[in-house]
Amino acid sequence: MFFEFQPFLDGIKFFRNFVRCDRHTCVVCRDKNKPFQQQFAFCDCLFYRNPTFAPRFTIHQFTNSPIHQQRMTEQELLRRESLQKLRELGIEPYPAEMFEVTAFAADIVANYKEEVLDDGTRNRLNYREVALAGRIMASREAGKAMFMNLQDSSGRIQLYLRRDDFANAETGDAPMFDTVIKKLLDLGDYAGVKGFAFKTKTGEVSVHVQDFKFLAKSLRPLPVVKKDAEGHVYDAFTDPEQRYRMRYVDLTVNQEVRETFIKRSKIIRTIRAYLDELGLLEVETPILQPIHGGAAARPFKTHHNALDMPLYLRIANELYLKRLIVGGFDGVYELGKMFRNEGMDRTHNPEFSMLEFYVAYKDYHWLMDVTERMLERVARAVSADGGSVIKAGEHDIEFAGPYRRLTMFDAIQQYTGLNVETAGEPELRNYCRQNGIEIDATMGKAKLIDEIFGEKVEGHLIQPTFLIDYPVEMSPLTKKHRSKPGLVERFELFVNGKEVGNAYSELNDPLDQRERFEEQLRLAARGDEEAMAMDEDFLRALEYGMPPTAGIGFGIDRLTMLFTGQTSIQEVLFFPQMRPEAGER
RNA sequence: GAUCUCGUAGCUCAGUCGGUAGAGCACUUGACUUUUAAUCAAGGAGUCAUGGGUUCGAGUCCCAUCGAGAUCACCA
Repeated sequence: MFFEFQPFLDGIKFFRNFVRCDRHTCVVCRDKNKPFQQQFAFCDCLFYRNPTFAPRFTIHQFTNSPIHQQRMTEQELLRRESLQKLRELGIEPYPAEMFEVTAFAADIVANYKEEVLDDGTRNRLNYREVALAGRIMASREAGKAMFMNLQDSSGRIQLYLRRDDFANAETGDAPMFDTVIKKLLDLGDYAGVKGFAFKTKTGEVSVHVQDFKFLAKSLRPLPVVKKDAEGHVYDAFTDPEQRYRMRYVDLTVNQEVRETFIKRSKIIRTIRAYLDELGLLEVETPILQPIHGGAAARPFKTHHNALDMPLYLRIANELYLKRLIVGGFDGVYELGKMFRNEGMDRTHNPEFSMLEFYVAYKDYHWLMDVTERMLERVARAVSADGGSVIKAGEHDIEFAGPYRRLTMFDAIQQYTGLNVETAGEPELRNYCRQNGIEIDATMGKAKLIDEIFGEKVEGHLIQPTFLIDYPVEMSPLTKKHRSKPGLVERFELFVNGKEVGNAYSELNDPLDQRERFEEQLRLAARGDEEAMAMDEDFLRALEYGMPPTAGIGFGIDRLTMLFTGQTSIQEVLFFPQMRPEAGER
């Protein structure tokens, strides 16, 4: 016999392994000598503790289905119990009707006013009738009174409840207070409360609750993060894996995480407003593309069944936006997701957000001016004081223009003393070898320059810096420099040692563009998986004629990291890509 | 992809030389009608990531796997 009935009837405590079957809460007594499938569960739903509810046993044979193997903790079981008990008492834990909210926690805390009258009583001047809704995040019982913290989207406010307010005038019974609120309410439950604002003896603005309503029961315990008077945080929910996998918990419990994402939204809104003011048209272009172009990266590949053809998730939208310029729009922009099938790390997520905009009859100098104005505006929108300075680690970064403009060759000269313009390839190779920069035989002069730059210069560019005039080999879509042979009219913007934007005067010479594509094809033939594919339709568009155009792309996620002081891209994406959890595969 | 570090209660973490699994908060029961990291008393809660191995005995040592983080590589 591997289980006995009597201890089960006496109480749950004899059993340690709880599982959930598809319909009920179960208790299973496991016999480790038998295979899992042969172990049995008792299933009587939620009232095994209450003697008035005769256990309704069903004995289930286990299957291996994952749902059978989901074990519940004691606290989860108790919450299911209180859910069931609420229903028994005629209280719906998940009501359907609206709860009309008339006030927010932060507003009451900030704006509540009262006056002290001559006789010492207090006269409440506002918030005399409020209804607010949110999660109950803390609760402190003090005899026949109770304090809670309610958290809504604006912040937290203390609630004060008195047994007297819920007592029956004749009988003195207060089941709503004694049983429902005191026993069946759990931390994390959503509640709607009605009452009035007041100040407690200790001066905290609170809501005296006269009416309490369950809006949604929470069946899992939230991490309880506490803060003391000095601001020390206890038991913070910090494990990055859990925070990213369960962002809803992270957002509930960690207020500063919410702030980061509110800032992200503000950054995007500010950019959009600025570009709209410039008169650009916001557009949407295909995410599913038959030819992935516009950048050097490996794509995600998928398949369209009806057309029976491969499609790629876009790695860039550049070629489509230029087609729109060909079509006669003076300026277009798109804010959207790009997808690159590459490694993941602190600054790379497989899907990420880009802003690209293209404006006809402009060049890259104009783009630099626009960039300065746009970023200054974003900085002022997100900084605490409305100023243009943003703190990034130990650096104060000034976003008000003009930014330093430095040619790539000058930058390298300045930080290494190397004159790459006059230096030959062997000299550059020597330099790399002496400075521990990894190179291989296939690298041409342009690639070597890029390596030296990345290794020796990039990290020094803390204040916003436009790095201009790149070698032509690295930029297959960029117009040749108006006066410097071998270079293109391109800049990248570096801030805090990282690239945040990439821009150029667009190549609009269709014959030159065809040659550049052909060069890319040669790279692809040599095994370069990131080389661009020939896009005949794009060339056809250019042949119809594209006006001189300036175009720029910004990594919105990295921009957000910069403006929110985050060092990991995962902190600025609600749901960063993760490997599947155990059991999800 | 490589290397290092980590995975113990719902959360944050201890766990000595290999010898019965620990704390605070959370939870349960009780007391308290202005508390606030509420307090006081008592109690319960664990597949020590997973699977193997060594051993009389493994949270601890070894191997593999899974997941996470950091560094590097890759990456316009």
